[in-house]
Amino acid sequence: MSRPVRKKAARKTPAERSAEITDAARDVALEQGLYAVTLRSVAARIDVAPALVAHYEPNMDALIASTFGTVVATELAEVAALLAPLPTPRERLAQLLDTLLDGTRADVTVIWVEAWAMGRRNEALAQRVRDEMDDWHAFLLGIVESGVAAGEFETDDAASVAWQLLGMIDGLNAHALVRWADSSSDLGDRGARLGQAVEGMLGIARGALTGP
Amino acid sequence: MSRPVRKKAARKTPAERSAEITDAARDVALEQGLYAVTLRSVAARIDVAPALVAHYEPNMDALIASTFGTVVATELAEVAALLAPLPTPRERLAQLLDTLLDGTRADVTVIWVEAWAMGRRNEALAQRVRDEMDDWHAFLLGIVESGVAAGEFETDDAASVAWQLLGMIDGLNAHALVRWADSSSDLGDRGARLGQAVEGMLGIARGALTGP
DNA sequence: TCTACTATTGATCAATCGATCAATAAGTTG
DNA sequence: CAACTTATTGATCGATTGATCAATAGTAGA
Repeated sequence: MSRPVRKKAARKTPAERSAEITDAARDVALEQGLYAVTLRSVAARIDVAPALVAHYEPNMDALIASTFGTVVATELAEVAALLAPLPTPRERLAQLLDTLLDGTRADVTVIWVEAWAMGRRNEALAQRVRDEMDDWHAFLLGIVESGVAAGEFETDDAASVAWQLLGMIDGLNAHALVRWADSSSDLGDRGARLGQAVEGMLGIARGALTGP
Repeated sequence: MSRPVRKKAARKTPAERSAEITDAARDVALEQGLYAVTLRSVAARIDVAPALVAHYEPNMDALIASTFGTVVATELAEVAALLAPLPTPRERLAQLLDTLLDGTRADVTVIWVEAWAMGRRNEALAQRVRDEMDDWHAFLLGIVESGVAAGEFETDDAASVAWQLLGMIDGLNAHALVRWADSSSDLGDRGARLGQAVEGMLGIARGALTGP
């Protein structure tokens, strides 16, 4: 005979409560994926009535879209911060591949994959996905172009190369999502192997990226 | 006042009806994705009561898993048949990249992406996904190894290269899913650009794959 | 202290989903 | 033609989902 333990949620500032809901949605997404971000799951996580979440958000499609956006934007900011101190484009690129393919961010990968699927039925989300992809592309493009300018890389179409890089990274991560426990896919070696492909794309000598 | 037009479905052989259901599920998946494969959508497509579909399938998770399997296995068979007549591994690889990246199979790409996401909540599907990935990997591995044997390719880890190839293809296709109307991603050029990366991975001279 | 505002809730709806089961009717067999 | 098998159905259940709305109860300002 256990009744719901919640009596009544403490009254908070709209700004506070809104942030709380946003954070809860992000946590649910990171832990269980975008499909688990529901009116009730978000409400339960902050011990509040489902109607309150609905009160603060225009609709669930919007909350899911914004949740995707903040998670992915945060990821990009983290990676950018990680690469910033590195002196050369070559080192930044090597570090980028390393950190994105080490399996540490599987929770974010799930969100990407789910977003590609969900985007077909959630236009707000689809738009956010395109926006975040553009941001990531711009980031990669910056690295590639600075490398070309420094004479480290060689390509006649940096923008296209940047898209290819992004596609490779996402594809390999999506695969790892399903086969993470598989030794034959050689998780530890993914970065190095992709490095060889990238060396090919950028006209770098073999090992220049994966080596020291 | 339009009542349902269906009076009573013609009685059919279990084998016939079962095949009909299987086909309907496949069609729904190709047209609207795996998430649209529901008891009712499949039943409606062949003008039959939802309970009949439930009668023929153990449960929807199983039907979705087997639907994924047949769609993807068919795709592999088609591609294999397309490459079979080509004389050299280099030509087969070039053709493979070409046909898989020309945007013709977006419907199958949707199914792949949805399967990666759904697999986390549908163990039967997850197993099928791994199986089909293994089949694709084996297929690519065959091409790579024959190329190495013929002296056209050069690598010390063909299995790993095959996984990388698969990951790249899937990632680029997933991206195209969201940005199909985008000219900046240069759909037509995807194959050629990936070709350069692959040339790098396999130690082929630039242009040997993308050229004539 | 009293009043106005509004954050919060419970109740409730309509959709959609997978699943079960007794009843019906179409064939098949003897 | 009668008896039997079984393909097919309608009805229905329980879960989930997003969403709405009148009622309630903190809180700030007059």
